[in-house]
This record gives sequence, structure tokens and C-alpha cells, in this order.
Amino acid sequence: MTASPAPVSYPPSYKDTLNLLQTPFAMRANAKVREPEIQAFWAQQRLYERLSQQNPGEVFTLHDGPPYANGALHVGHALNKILKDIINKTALLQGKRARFVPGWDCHGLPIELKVLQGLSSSDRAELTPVTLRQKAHAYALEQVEGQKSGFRRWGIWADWETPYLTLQKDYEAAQIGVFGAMVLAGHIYRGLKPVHWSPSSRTALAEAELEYPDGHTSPSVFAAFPVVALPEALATQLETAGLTAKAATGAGGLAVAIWTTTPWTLPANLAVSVNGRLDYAICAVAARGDAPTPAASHLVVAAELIESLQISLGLELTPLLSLKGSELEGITYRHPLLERTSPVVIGGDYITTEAGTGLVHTAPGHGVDDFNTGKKYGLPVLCPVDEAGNLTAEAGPFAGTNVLKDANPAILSALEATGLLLKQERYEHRYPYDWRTKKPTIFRATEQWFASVEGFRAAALGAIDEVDWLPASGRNRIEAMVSDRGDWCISRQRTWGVPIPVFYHRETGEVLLNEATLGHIQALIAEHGADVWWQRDEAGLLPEAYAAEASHWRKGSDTMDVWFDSGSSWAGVLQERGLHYPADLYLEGSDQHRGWFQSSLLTSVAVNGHAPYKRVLTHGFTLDEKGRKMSKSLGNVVDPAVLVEGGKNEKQEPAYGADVLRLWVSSVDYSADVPLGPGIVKQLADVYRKVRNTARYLLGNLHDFAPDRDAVPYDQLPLLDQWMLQRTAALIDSVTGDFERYEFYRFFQALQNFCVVDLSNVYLDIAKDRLYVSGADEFRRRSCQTVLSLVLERLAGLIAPVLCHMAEDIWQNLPYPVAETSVFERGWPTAPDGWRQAQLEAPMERILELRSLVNRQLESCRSSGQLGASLEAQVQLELEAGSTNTAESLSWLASSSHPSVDNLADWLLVSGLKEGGVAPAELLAEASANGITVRIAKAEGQKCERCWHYESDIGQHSAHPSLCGRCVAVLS
RNA sequence: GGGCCAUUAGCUCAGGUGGUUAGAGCGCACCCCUGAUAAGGGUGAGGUCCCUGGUUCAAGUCCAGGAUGGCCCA
Repeated sequence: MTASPAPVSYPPSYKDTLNLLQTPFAMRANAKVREPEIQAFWAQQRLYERLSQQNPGEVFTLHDGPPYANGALHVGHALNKILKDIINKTALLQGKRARFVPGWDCHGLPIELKVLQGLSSSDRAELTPVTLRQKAHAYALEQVEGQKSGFRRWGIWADWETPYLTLQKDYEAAQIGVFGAMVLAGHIYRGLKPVHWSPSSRTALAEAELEYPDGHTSPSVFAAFPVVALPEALATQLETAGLTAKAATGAGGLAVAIWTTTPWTLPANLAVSVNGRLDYAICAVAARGDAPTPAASHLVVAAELIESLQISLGLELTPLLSLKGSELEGITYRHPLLERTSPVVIGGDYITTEAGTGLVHTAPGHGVDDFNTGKKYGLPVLCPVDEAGNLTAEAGPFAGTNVLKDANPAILSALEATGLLLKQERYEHRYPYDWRTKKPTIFRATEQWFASVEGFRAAALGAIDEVDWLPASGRNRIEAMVSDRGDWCISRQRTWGVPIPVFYHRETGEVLLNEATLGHIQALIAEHGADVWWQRDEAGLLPEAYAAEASHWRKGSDTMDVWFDSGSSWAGVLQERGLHYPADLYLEGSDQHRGWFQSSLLTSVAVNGHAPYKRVLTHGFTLDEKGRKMSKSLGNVVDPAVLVEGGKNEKQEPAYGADVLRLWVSSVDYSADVPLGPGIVKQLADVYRKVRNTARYLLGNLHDFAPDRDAVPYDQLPLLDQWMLQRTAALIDSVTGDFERYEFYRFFQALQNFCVVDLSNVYLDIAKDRLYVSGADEFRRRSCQTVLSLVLERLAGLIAPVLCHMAEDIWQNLPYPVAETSVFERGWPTAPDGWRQAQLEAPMERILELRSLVNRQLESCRSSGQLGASLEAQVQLELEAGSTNTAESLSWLASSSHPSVDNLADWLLVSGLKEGGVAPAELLAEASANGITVRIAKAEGQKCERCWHYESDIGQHSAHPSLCGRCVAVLS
């Protein structure tokens, strides 16, 4: 250790004399803290409210499809709501009054079940409809609050204080209004439809209330239904094959073979269905071994099943005639147990040869397929089973037996007695049980309310045609669905919903549903909410004209399908709140072609004859990085809350912030399914940082710039700067188009390329010398700053719809005063026409190609250790034939009136440049391409300690012996 | 089983009406800088255009069939 420190000779440092960047805008976003601050700023400014109500432009209505008010937000919500927000923010920037009223779907089974599950069995026993509804109401509101705070954290702008909820009084009243209008237009009717029915609890059940325990067995039955009449063509074919029509239709003749696992439905049999496309065979029957001979000489079965049926039925089946299912249509058979005849009909593709005979026993009152097939053929819906599961008088001799107890044995033995029972055995299969009573359920036709789609199908298809569907395949999809669909069953046997406001006469069953009752109930609900339906008795619900006879009427207990709720939002929201109807845009996942797009369309067409939207945009679903569905078991779920706020261990799961989530939404082509996973998030975080750092660099170099004082007029800007503004104009133009077409991923790509290539790699790299080294007020520097500020203000605007927090953060950190408090008040970026100078592109491109050529040579010197920074080098160029374009570009550059900026050495970031002349003595590298020869040598002179250029005029000033002439001039 | 959709580099995306050696940015590897520094610059390596047939002088692109994945139905 030496006692007397030697006088430290500081390395000559002129760093303090440079104009380096200064800005409080940090490299890292600190999004977890900063984003909420920015959101608070917007709230305090009432920015969304002001712009959406006071903007000068037209009203723009993107109508929110209500998410279901249950459960945590997932990335699907993020994709949907952020897409909507990007569109709305773009519209606001473009001066439109884009009001966004967020909605929630609050009624329905999942919430009702959630409430029921949370109750003890004793509480459940005491539950009245009104208390159940109160609990469901409270639960839904709680869920809405949770989801709402999530949406707000993502930076979504909306009428958050006044959202629409399908449980609000005015909404419910509007919905009753839609229903009423459909009733009065004759589109609503009452009919039978099979539903899951639990005899043990005497109620209809939803799919979610069923369970399928292992080990259920049913009595499976093969039976023969004797044919009594044949269509002519078939009779002729049979004659030819050797079976006369008389023999076939006589006793013990031809029969159709069917199979069922629910013999108790046989009394309700009204048809036998076949698949028109399957092959069938008419077979001669002979007993095998000691099996009893059935009371039919011939059987119709699916050709493919003959072999297996011979074994299972123990019969010899000899094919006599092969034919298509469609040729069987029109056969008439006799019911084996009751005095009636029924037809053979064509069913659907649900009829297969996987089990049974290929011919299906059809009871429209006891199966959905049967019901649909019956509808097609105009068969009645026979349902000889009461609420308790007892067969009624319509079941003839079996009346009084119970379908889950003695009905099957009774029917089986009756069948056996006729000789038409071919076989019976136990059969194990999945069968639905009531999840609460743990008893089997049945399919049973019950009275339901329907919207008759048939009544307005043509109008609906016409309306579809008027709508702009994006992507275009959406049109096919919804068109196919609407043309195929059956009537819409709108009633549900549930409590948590909007009531079907109908009264039934206690004695006659007559329905009371007219303008007077509808209007009265609608008014009551508008005042008290739908609860009033359960709180009051009939006298309190009927209009005055019916008050006297209130005791004769019984109010209905059904509620409406929740699709009717959300499908009425055009009335409950758009019309109620003075927004555009039809809306300018609906935007949901592609599953909503079946859901909300369709239910909204049907109600709107039925009532007003047109679609509720002018344009429908759909997005796909969120998958993981391998294109698989996200699921807990695969462990590939991305939780948006963790992505935004960070996980438990912030090292492993950092808080990326809402802007990164938003950037993801912008980056993917959502017209198909979109991928998301940790690798993709990482990549987006990198892009986010690149954009942020680029903005930071622009901000940092403007710390002493005042546009009104320092800005250089466009005409006086160097070529390089004019080129940069041309690039900026090109970006604005393409991004404007990208947003108009909702192709945000193109914006994402363009933004990235602009920041990385045009700015970072080229313009800013060249700009460093201008900004740092030149005197603060020199033209060379002020012109560059002019460009930086012009670019920055526009860049902030372009990213604002997507990276809304970053854009605002930039705006708040602008080092000079601007007229607008927020970037969103500036409006959508535009470029003066003068900036669009496409003729600057070609020469610049040639020069950048030359730059690449030089860089390759510099790199080869670097890797051989001969060169470090490019300023250590000088370049000599020789242009020969074949390089005309480059030569022209160089003379374009040489003709610039600002050689202090527009010069090739600076653009190549080298210390010396010679065109032609004598080659430098000690060449480090040399290469030729396309008539251009590039030679690299060590730069001449010494390194200036301030600007780091190698210059030969160093040491000419005594005060600054290590500086070049240029730097000396700047310092003095 | 039916309807609709997707498949180009490790990732996100480009590749009008068929036409040189299929592109970009990121990521990755290596190098440089240390005056954008938890930054910045440079160079480079990455492709069975999902597969199989067909049309054509010529197919990532057109046609047919199939695979995988997704949504909606049954």
C-alpha cells in the first residue's frame, strides 16, 4: 500500500460534453404499478366518458355479447374483450363516439346449481323460489364484480358503472317485450317435446343434473312387428323374389325386426325408422335347434347385421332380397300389442348398425331423435306416461304399471304371448340418473313453449344475407344452422330466469297470453323485477280486466331459455340506451354462430324483420403452443391474471402487465384458433421491450427540444430525415388499413419491423453521432430531433389502441408541452402528404444493400480480430459496370444540400470513405459483388476522444490535444 | 358420423390471378461496443411449405383423398 497516492491521471473523458439522453421514462415498464396509475389518470380525466360522448364523429356501436356471470376470467375472455377494446379505442381515436356498454348473462342453470350446491340439505328443503332467486341474484352480482375488475385491469374502456345485466328490471322488461311481440306475431306456440324427466322427483332435468353410474342394465328386447301393407314397388320386387304380397302381409308373414332397451316405450310406438342410405335385407326365417319358431316367416334387418343376428337370435336368416332403406319407406305394420298400424319411415344418420337390427322403434314422446323424425312425418307426440312414471289409459292394457317397476315385465310377457318376441336379455349401458335422488330418469314428452322458426326462417335467411360476415365462412356456418334448425324450445323448468308470463285455466287448461296480460306483466317487471312473478299470486299479476276471475287462473312456472335472455339484448340495451340498432358490430367466438349470433338474429327478425347487427366478426379459440386445448390435466393453462400481475414466484412468473396480454391479442391471426403459452409470452415481452426502448430513446433525445423553437421545416430536412418520414408515413398508411380491416397481426408485424429495422438498425444508429456529438443547437442535431419528435408522437398514437398504457406513458413523458392532456385526445396519427416521397425508397434501398456488403466485410475483420468498432475502419469503394443503380444512388446522396448529414461515411458508421482513387495500402478485407468492390482498411489518423472518429486533425488545439477539429469547434 | 375452419423456419406472420434459389421480425449461435447498458450494433445457421395422388412445361399456390388439431352439431 502506498501512502501517497499518485496524482490520478483521469482518462481524458469528454462524456460530459456530449448531449446524451435524459428521460424519466424507464427501460422497464414496472407495469404492475404503472398501469394502474395510468388507468387512474384516465379515470380522473374521465377520458373514455368524454371521448365517447363528445367526440365530433358518428356514433359507433360495438355491442358486447354478455359473458356468463360465473367463474374466473380466462384467456378466452381476454381475447374477446381486448379485441373489442382495440376496435373501440381505434374508433375513439378516429373521432367516433364509440360507447361500449359491457354486459353479463346472469340467469340460468349453472348459477342456480352453484347456489343449490352451496346449501345444506336442510336449507335446500326450506328453499322457496323467491329465496333461491335472491341467492342466485346475489351470487351473480358478486361474480359480475369479480369479472369486471379483471376486465378493467386489462385497460378495457367501457360504461363500467352502468353495465347491462340480464337480471336488471329494465332488461327483463324489454325481454318480456320481445317475447310479447313474438307472441302477438303468432311465432310462439305450445307443444310437446321429450325432455329428461325424473319420475322420482317429478321434475324435468337438465343435462347437467344427470349422472351416468356404472353398471346400469336394461332389459334389451328384439321384437318383430308384422307387416300389413307394402308399397307397390316393394311388393313387385318381393313377388319376383318368390314371396307374394299376400303371404308377406298375412298372419305369420313378413315382419320388421326392431330392438329396444326401453320396452315400456313400446305402447308409445308410432313408427319404425330406417336409415335411407343403409343396406337392408329381407330374410327367410327358420328356427335353429330347439329355439321357438317366431310368428313371422320373414324379417327385415340391416344386411350388415344378418350374421350377428343369426347368432344372437338363434335363427337361420336366409337373405331373399337386398334393398336400400329408402325402399322400405311406406311399409305399414301392425303394433304387436295394441290395435293400431304405423308406418316405416326414414330417420336420420343416427340409425346405424352398431347395435340392434338397423331398424329403430320410434316413440316420438320418448326420444329426441324419435321426436324429430316424428315431426318430419307429422306423427303425433304420444306420451302415455304421467309425472310419476305410471302408464296412462293411452297405454291400453298396461295402464297403471310403472315404467321403472312393473311396466317392462308386463309388456315383455304380453309380447312373448304373441310370438313376436325374438329375444330378450340384460344389457349394460350408460343410462342417465337423477343426480339428487340417484334414481333412473326417462325421456318423457312434456308441454313446452316454442318459437316457430318455420314462421320466419325465410326472413332470417334474408337477414343473414344483408349482414357482413367476417371471416366470410361465418355466413355459411350460420346459414346452414338456421336453415336446418327446428323450432326453438324456449321454456325451461327452472326457477332462476325470466318467467314465461302465461296463465293456464285451472279447469280447462286454456292458455291466457294476450296483449293485455303481456303489457301488464311487462309493466310489473319493469317496476319490481321478474321476482314479482313468484312473489305475487294470480290476483296480483293479472290485469284489472281479469281480476274478478283470478282464482280460475294458475300462473305458469316455466322460465325462458337463457339464450332468449341474451338474444334480447338488442332490445334491452341497444334500443333502451339509444345506441345503434342494428349495431355496427358484434364480435364473439365462432361458437356463437350457434349461440348468441343466432338467438339475437331470430328474436330480432321475428320482431323487426331484420338482423340486430350490420357486421359480425368472429374469432377462434385459444389453444396452447402445440395447438391443443388448454386443460388443467395437461397443465398448459395460461392464467391471464398471473400473466398480468405475476405468479407466486415472480422470478418464474413475472408480472408482464396488461399491455403484453394486449400485444398478444394483436399479434395473432384470430380468424382461426390462436396459440398461447410461456414461449409465446416470452417472445411478446421481448417485442414489448423493444418498442418501449425505442420510444425511450426517442424521448431521451428530446430533453432539450422545443418544437416551436427548434423544429426544422420539412423542406429543409436532409434526405435521411425525409426518408425516415416517408417510412413513417408508409407505416401510418399501412397500419391505418390494418386496423380498418381488423388485421391487427399485420400492425404487430409492421410495428416490429419499423422499430427494429427502420429506427433501431438504421436511423437511430446513424443518428447517434448527430445527437450526441454535434452542438446542442446545431442544424445536424435539431433536424434529427425534429424527426424524432414527429415520429414519436405518431408512434404513440399508432400503438395506443393496443399498447394503451405504454402510449399514455410516452405521452406523459414528452419533454415539451403538447396541446392534448392524453394521447387519446390527439386523434389517429396522420402524415402530411409531403411526407409521402416514394422516390426516396429506391436509392435508400441500394445504399442499405451497400451497407450490408460493407458490414459483411467489417464483420470478417472483426472475427479475425483486426477490427472492433466500425469507426476504426475506413472504406474504399469502386463501382464498375453492373452497379449503375448504386452509382445513381450515391450521386443522389452526393447531391444533398446537407452533406453534414447525408454522407456515406456517417451512414456506414465508418471514419473514412473514398469512392474510387487509390486503394488503401494495408487492406484488411476486400470483396466484390454486382460490380461493387468494397475494401476495408484501418482508418487513418487518431481516435478523437470525444466523437471516437479517427481523424487526421487531432492535436491542433492546445486546450484539447486529443480532440478533432469538429469537436473543438463544438466545445468553443 | 355431419357442417365450418386451420396446418409455410423454434415462435408470430408474409407469400394477388400457378413462374428464378420460399421471405420478414423475433428467438438461437457467434462477434463487436460499453455514450440507449437488465440496453445498442453486426454476421450467421434454421424450411419434407401436414401427407398422398392428380392437372400442368411448371404447384407452397389449382383439384381429389387422407392425417392432425379446433369449434358447432349428432
